[in-house]
Amino acid sequence: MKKFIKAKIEKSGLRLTNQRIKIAEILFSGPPKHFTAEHIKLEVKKKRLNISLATIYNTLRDFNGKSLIRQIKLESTRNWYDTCLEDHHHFYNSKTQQLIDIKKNDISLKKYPSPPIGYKIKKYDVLIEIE
Amino acid sequence: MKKFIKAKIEKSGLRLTNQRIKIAEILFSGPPKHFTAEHIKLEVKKKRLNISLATIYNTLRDFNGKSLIRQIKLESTRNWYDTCLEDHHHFYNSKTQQLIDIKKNDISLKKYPSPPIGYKIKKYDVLIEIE
DNA sequence: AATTATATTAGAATCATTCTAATTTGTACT
DNA sequence: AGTACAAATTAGAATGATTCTAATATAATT
Repeated sequence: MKKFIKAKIEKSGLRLTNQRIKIAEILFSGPPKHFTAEHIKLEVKKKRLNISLATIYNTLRDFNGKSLIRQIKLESTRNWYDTCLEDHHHFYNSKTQQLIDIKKNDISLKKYPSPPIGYKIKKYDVLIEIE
Repeated sequence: MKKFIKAKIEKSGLRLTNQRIKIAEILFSGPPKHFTAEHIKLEVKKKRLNISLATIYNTLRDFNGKSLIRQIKLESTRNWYDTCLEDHHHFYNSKTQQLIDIKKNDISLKKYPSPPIGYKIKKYDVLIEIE
């Protein structure tokens, strides 16, 4: 049980440690999540997992680096992450910091502007502010 | 000369102070700019303007609050601002933090997804990552 | 010119995050 | 299974960006 979570970590090339497994369980059990380090800290505390704050930060950085999660671009002072890697976009309420997914196919660009010479487009994110 | 700059501040409802005028001159003389507080700090220093760091931060916050400038949503730990208020988007190179404007008409959405009930769309930002 | 609300300031405080260097753990190889 | 070694974890210090504090200065109004 939860074997797919271990597999996820191993496949990424990261070592399988207890802390990473516990954090991955928080992230990948249940529905896709938008979160910050603070959310994980609280969840870790609630489950009495005794994982240090440094490890939470390290793990999120590493998971992001290996694309197990991805960062969301906001004007927040905190790093927000998303467990959902599929191509998609977000509604964003800056008052409440609430984020809501928008499916890839619910948005698409009429045309792509050409990137500056020598560069290519990696991906694009659409953030729709709501109020 | 630079009368339009004073008018801009007054129209916003903010008091016309020396520091705000000097900062506004940095921001609004010359072409549109993408910048952080750090950039303004350097410019202030170069011009020997003796404006405190707190005032730089306060002024950018206030100008943003009154929509003289706007924030750009990135995964950076710093607050980036844009002097250009027109509806437009950005190319972004996360390696170098370089930002390049994309004109409004070079991008548009095929369709707008409906916002959650009770909300309405304020604006949308497209950020295209290049590499 | 006097009043009063607002802005500026230096420096302290805060918040999120990263770093340091000591300790522990996972993995590979006998 | 035991050993070796690289990699991960940790507490706490350090950092970097930003905000706060509370004393002083300034702008706008009477």
